[in-house]
Amino acid sequence: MSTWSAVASAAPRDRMRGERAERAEQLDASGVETPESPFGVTVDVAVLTVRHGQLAALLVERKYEPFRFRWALPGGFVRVDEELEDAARRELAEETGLVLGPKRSPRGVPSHLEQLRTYGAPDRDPRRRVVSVGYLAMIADVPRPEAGSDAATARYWAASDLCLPRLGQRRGTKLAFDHAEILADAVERARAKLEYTTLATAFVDETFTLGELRRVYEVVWGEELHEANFRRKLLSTPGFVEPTGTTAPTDGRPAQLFRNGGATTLHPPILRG
Amino acid sequence: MSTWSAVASAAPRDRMRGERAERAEQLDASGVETPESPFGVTVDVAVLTVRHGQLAALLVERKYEPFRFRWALPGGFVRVDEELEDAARRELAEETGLVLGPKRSPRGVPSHLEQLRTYGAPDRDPRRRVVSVGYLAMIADVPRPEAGSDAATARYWAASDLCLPRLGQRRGTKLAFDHAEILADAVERARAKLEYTTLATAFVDETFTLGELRRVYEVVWGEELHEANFRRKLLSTPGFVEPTGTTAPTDGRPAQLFRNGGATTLHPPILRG
DNA sequence: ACAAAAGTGTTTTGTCTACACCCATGT
DNA sequence: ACATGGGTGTAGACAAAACACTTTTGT
Repeated sequence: MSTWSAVASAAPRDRMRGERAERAEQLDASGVETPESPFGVTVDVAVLTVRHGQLAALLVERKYEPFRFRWALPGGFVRVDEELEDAARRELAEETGLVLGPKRSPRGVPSHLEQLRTYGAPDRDPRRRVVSVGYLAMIADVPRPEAGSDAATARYWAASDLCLPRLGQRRGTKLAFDHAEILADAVERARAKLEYTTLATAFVDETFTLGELRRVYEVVWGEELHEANFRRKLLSTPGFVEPTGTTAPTDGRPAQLFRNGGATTLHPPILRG
Repeated sequence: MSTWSAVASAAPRDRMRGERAERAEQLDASGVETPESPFGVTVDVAVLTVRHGQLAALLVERKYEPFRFRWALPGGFVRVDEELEDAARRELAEETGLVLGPKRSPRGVPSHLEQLRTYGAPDRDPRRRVVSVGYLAMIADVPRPEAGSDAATARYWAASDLCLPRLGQRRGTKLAFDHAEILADAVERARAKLEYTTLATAFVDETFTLGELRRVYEVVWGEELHEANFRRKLLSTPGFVEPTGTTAPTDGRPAQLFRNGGATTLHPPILRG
């Protein structure tokens, strides 16, 4: 088949690669001294939340070149003995003061962190080769810490104000590096995950009304949902939500409060238009 | 809220980090001389195909320590000026002779390559810190090149013979490094993607019968599908498959041949049990 | 009384499932 | 003739969408 077509010509060429390639192969898949070494490895965290009826992302203003004064995702270098996810949590805390809950608490704290994908275009940093592991965090809209924080330059931006590029495109905006692309991927991932997981609950408080949860879906997806059917769908999905027995006041009739049930994935998913 | 709880104590501590941290911050998100530099960056490719009625993965036998004589995913170091995906294609071609088709041909060659996720546990390589970007390739079951290839040690393994770990687990098998974990993630991703994309066509030839496509689903998911309903579902999904007008002989009545339509994602998805 | 949002009932509409059956070929 | 897989028809189960309506609060 065509997939194998280049084999005949590739094999002889490979054999002529010479000694340098031979030596690199001995060290393959993690050699000690290779010419391919001078990589920087960073993490960048796209923190999404729902604020004031809009999907929003947490950004920090850069203090130094390149992209000085431009807005960027919180992130930075991974330490040599550090797990990637730990690096993401640490950088997020250092640059924004935001400390995410533990990895997996029994009932699920209203915060979620997952790996998005890795961005490694050779020219994504103007100075040297840096490969960045992108992370997506979804958190409830909790008030920012007022004072005493070292994260004075961190703030939320409405996703719609950032002119994010379409999927797969590189062309940026006001954001530093390729962070607009990362953020666009994060938004797309979040949209998709609401369909087949219970992660919408990461965007609300530990207890919440079904109205609040529905508004999360509406804001993230940008479309209205039928209230009555949404309610039925959620209540009929085992483990999605669990009543607390308490109620919360609203502009109308008080609403029952729920918390996250044990479920994480949805079979079948909730479908959007 | 609790998510912000550690802020009050974290802020003063951060201020006491001293000059070293300050300097690292100046170089943040891609500094030139940091102590965090000595990372290796590799790619590892999990090539999946359907052979002899089984889901199979393409592995290579390691020639050198560590994990000498153990089976591993094809992969290796990313070059300094190389795109990650290009590195994946190059290493795959070098180590197995398999040359994947172009990124996006109009009708879609029967091969698919996508980033899986990045594996960066500090101890995943016994020698030094190596971060590996995992890739998933899905290809049709084309015959291996016979001779003249430098990939004498490459062969397919049935996924069921590899004792892959459950999702999220680290514990390995006969495979080198954490490659069993990567492969398990690859299989899980492939299973999921058959539900909401047209990627099943990546596992078959450029033209195929609906029976062949159905057997792909059955093998990957490990469950039987109702033939008649499968047919209706596919034909009613616009752009999934497109008749070629030709037929292929079978053990019974000859079957119509189809090719991939333009569609890539499925709304609504095909659901498995 | 009215607005506003929560919550329930019911009808309609479509889609998934299962079973029955016909079609076209090789032996 | 019959085995084998391709392909079509159709009735029932089930879930989603749409509409109407009741409930409980604040003003």
